[in-house]
Amino acid sequence: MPELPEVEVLVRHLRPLLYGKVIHAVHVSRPRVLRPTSVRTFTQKLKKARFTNLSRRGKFLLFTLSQRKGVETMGLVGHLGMTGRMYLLSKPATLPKHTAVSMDLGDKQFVFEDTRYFGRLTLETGAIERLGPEPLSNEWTTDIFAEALRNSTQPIKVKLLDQSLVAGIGNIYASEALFRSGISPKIPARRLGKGQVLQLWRAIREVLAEAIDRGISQELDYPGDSKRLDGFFYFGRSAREDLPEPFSVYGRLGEPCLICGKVIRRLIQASRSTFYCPHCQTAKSGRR
DNA sequence: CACCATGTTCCTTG
DNA sequence: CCAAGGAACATGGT
Repeated sequence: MPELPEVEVLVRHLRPLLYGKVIHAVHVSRPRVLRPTSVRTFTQKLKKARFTNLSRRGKFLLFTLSQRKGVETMGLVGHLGMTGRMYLLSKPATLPKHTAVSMDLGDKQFVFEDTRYFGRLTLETGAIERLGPEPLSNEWTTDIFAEALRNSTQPIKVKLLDQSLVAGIGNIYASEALFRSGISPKIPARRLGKGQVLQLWRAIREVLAEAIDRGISQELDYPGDSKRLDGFFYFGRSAREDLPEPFSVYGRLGEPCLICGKVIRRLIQASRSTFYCPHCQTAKSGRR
């Protein structure tokens, strides 16, 4: 589920639901997701704490809680990894097989489910500090983007996945933004011309903003247990036949390019798939 | 059995 | 010190 848009939509969904709720009990069935926090510390700190806010930074969720007695504030950091979900269930609830952590909130049960357990829910907040700027904020300018690409010999696609460069782009939206800006994923980052940097900067913002809009305008199945919605959480092709295809190139290997009709290709970069149109996305560098 | 999967972190190499 | 590449983590779908 999780790149910046998916996390943003989830945060907007959960924030009002969690606001003011008190944690009565904590159950950790997979201590690995707390890393490096211990189960004992985690449980002891969260028990009787109250949710006061929820925000997003890159692909991370940032929960704010107030301690049981007093005004002290505590940060709890969440990450969905590749397969994580977070949602509330009405009690009494049957927890899914891959529940990593659950919390008793009185009338509701908070569930962090994660099939592959790559996700996290932790009191350790260090990861947040290593993140680059938010791509949808005014802090992230074309100049900052250009400067960050200037000295890198890595292919631009690989560079976009670097969370210290700009936070929140993942494998799907990296391919989508490069397609939209007509740039080959193989070009070394420092070879991008001024015009290409500007187009890519704009494409990243558009692609992310549009995905958020899609997410908030669709009915979603957060726990993935609704027959009617077919488990549809966010993207995932063919999950819903009634919805239009959300991606131009991602996952479209062998299908025709929506612009020129040539076949979409896949290439492996840094052990991950990149999808692109060989005709629309030129390998040529622009003017610098 | 093969290959694929929305991510991050750690280790090695240069 | 840094950049870059690869493995590890873990479970499932096709």
